[in-house]
Amino acid sequence: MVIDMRLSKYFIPTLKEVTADVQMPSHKLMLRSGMVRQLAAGVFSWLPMGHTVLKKVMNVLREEIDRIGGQEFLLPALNPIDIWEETNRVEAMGEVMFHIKNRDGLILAPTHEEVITFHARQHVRSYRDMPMIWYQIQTKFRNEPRPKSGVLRGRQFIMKDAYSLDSTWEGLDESYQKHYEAYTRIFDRCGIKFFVVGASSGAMGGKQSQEFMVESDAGEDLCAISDSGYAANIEVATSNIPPVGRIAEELEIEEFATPNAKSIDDLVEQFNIPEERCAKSVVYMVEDAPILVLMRGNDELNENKLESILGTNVFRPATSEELIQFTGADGGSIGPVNLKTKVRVIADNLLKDANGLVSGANKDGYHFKNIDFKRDVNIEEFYDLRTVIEGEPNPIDGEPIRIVKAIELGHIFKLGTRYSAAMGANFLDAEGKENPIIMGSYGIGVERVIACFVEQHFDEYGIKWNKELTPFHAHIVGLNTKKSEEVREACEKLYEGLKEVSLDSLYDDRDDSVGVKFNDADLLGVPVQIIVGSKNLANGLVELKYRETGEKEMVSLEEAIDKVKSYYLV
RNA sequence: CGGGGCGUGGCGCAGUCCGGUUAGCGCGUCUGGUUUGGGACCAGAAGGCCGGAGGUUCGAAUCCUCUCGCCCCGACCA
Repeated sequence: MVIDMRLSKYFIPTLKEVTADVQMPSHKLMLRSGMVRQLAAGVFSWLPMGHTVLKKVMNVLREEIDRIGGQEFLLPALNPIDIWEETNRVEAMGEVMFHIKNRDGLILAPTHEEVITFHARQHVRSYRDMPMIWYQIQTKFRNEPRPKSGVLRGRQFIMKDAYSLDSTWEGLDESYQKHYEAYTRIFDRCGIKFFVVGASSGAMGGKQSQEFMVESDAGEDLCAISDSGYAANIEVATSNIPPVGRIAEELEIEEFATPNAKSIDDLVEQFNIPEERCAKSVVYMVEDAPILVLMRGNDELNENKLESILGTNVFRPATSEELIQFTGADGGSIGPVNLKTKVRVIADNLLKDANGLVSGANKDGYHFKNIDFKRDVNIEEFYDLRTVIEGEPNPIDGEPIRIVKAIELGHIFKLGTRYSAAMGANFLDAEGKENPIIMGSYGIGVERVIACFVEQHFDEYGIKWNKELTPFHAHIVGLNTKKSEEVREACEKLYEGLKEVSLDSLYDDRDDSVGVKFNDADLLGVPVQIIVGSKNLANGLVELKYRETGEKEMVSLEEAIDKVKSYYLV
């Protein structure tokens, strides 16, 4: 079946302009080149050319995941809520999960660990059945509070998701490593510059995870990286800064009035207290229980770190009423000493064993000074809770950290037994003992691959596809096709000739002015343009133009086909 | 969820503050003609109950109320 790819018939609605609120270059170009159209907030249709590129990306994904032994599935987006309740993720996903309104017990799946584990439970009985890599390329549904940046964050998007099933932890390490390498090959083939960061597992749970990131101002993730090679998502990034420590003076703890101090900055300003000697209190409610978190000075609490310490993402800042109920004071005057009720207190590592600290007195308008964490409070739990700041030394070699914005393109997780244990997906090991399957989960946002590629490969005229992702191998630009039969014939010859050697070409046979055709060709960004005009044709020549470099050369029709062919062989 | 902005022929916009002929402009579309190596030109034409509902008024794209949609910023720091 051969599709007619004459532009006069093929649906590529290019646009000269897009509405003013489209900001990202890739978003603008994908709209202008007729690849996508928006249907609703966070919901996009893929038009024929965009869909062709999508298929090219999927091709690369399939080849590389097949190469590491993946077996392709197609799992349903519609899921029974039961399996999600088994893993307690209905609550963990919260508002993000779409629930079907007129059919109880069905949801739209935001990811597929549960379904995979369900089938593994059905059929995986023995350690001999593993290792296994199961994957699919399929649509996910996530009720994002705020979709943005075109196709980058949608409520419906296509994901390549893979899952590994292993009987040993070493096996998981191998499966994980295979995916790491496959992902590297995938993004290399797609011509995307990326970096890998250590990441948080978030609602996925699990042991270890890494993200494949693309640096971009439109990114929604912050990463701490250093030129020497440290790279971590800010959600888990750490830095090597010294703890607050102890000062020599051993002064008695003392209450003092701070009627106008609502924040650490106020304390620092009004009482001349060094910022690092302030212990900031933040109170969260975990279910119905309060937890007081102490941070150094104005350090920012990292909620992701808190989440992994608490083992749940179901927590929220306490309300004013709750603060008063549990601590005795409203925000601004809360501290670890003299709490009204028994409250779990955890503190950042930097505050461990520190003294000479100032913190709220749990009495509105009062603080304590000279608090000694060894003497005056009994905090047993110290954790790394802070968010790192640009310029701090990285924990590996001390090089300063840079904070960059990045788009998350892929994410690989060592899930461990979190899902298999919860759902009872067990196997018998060589000793005949029953164990939960050891799992990994690996995802790539397919549309994001395209958006990121375009973001990295465009100029003022349009997109510049690479050999791997280009929707067509050649773009035949027929000039004045209406008037010149010679041009039409030459174009047809090229079109057919390329088809014979299995190269797809887009043939612009429209009755439009040359300017329109040249501009559309540059906008669509096919790597090789074959420009056929009557003047050159009189000498038996056509012009080849390479989109990447702008380089041009005059060749015969036969040479043109050979040149295109060899261009893609390299 | 909080705050801000926008919704007017297919697309991109003006008009709205300060209500008043027939609602404009550019692009696109259709017809005819002239052009043709970088988004051509001339002539003519089609196409809009101004997001929706209600209200104020002699009269509403314009004012008021409600509602739907879309975009942007924010959503621990007590």
